Amino acid sequence: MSSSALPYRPHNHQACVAQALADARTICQQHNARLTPTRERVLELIWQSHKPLGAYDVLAVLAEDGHNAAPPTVYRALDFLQQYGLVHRIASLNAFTGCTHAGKSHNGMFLICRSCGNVLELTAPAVSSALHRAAAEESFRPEDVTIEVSGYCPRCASDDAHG
Amino acid sequence: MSSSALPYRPHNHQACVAQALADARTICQQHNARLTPTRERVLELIWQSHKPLGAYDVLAVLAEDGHNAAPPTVYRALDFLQQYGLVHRIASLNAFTGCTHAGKSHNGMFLICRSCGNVLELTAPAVSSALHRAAAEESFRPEDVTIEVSGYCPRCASDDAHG
DNA sequence: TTGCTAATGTTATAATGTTGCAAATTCCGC
DNA sequence: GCGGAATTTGCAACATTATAACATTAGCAA
Ligand SMILES: [Zn+2]
Ligand SMILES: [Zn+2]
Ligand SMILES: [Zn+2]
Ligand SMILES: [Zn+2]
Repeated sequence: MSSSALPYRPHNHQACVAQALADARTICQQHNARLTPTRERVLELIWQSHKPLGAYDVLAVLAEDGHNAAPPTVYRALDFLQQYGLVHRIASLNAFTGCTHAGKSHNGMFLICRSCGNVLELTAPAVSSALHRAAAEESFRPEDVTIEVSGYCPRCASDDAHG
Repeated sequence: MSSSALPYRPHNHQACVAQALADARTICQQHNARLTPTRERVLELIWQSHKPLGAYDVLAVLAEDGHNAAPPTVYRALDFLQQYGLVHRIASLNAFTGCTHAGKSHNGMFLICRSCGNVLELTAPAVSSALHRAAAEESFRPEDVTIEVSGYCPRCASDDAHG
């Protein structure tokens, strides 16, 4: 599975993307879902960017492709990809990022660097379980959990004095 | 301090609102910040609603007030109120809710009912500390944490079969 | 008063996301 | 292959959320 869990370090990102697409094809097959060309292209674009892409960013690249797409095309593709856990929407950014744990069930949490914009998705079982306990104490039944942490990544924090 | 921590039960909400406004005045005085009529009115409106209000919802009520306001007026007031911790923005809803722990430093987390729309803000130290540990393991320095849990509140979960 | 700063008004526009329906494509049983 | 159902896409218009830019006013102090 594609686990470029460290976007901080340079690496052969084309390989990440290729792996993510391969994974996506497998996952869609398993669910009898159709990873159509548009959907695959959108997933590819999102993966190619290390930073979350807005829907209209995707739209712009599709336009460069020569694909005369309108917003619904992109949003529909994104809905599909989210549905199968291939991308996540970052609510605090109105943007989308490729899931680095696609296929595995996971409780994602996002570390978003204010300086460089990179996003790291991690699975934090301790956070997740503490959160579910807290919800249970209120007799609340969670269906969907959003955890987004804005701050400074190691590289940017050391670069200079942000605080 | 205004702690209508249980929006589930009926109660004298006007008292909550009055208390929240009184607290806000105190907090602003302490910071030499001006809680102008517009800002105070926006805070009041947000508190009066048990459910998070969108900026344009606020705008609509201001219009009913006879206040001929434009979007920037509302967004500025909301920015101010956020700055002093009097309201929170719920990213997953694009809406604002009164802070039930204004003045105290707190790591909020929001339980959002999909059915009735009520929002409960809680302080969950266990979640917060687990989260900071997870971030620290990645050498990430958190500045702002968003935790929003969508699901079913006790009342709505028992009402009928959501699952 | 005068001058400075914070706050507000005003207009326009940007950015993000949705609805509704028609056309095309794909799937599937025949 | 063929025909009908279901899914997917194209397309136009629209709705919602948020900001930019600049003029004006209110608060405050020398
Ligand atoms: Zn994920
Ligand atoms: Zn960074
Ligand atoms: Zn709060
Ligand atoms: Zn409820």
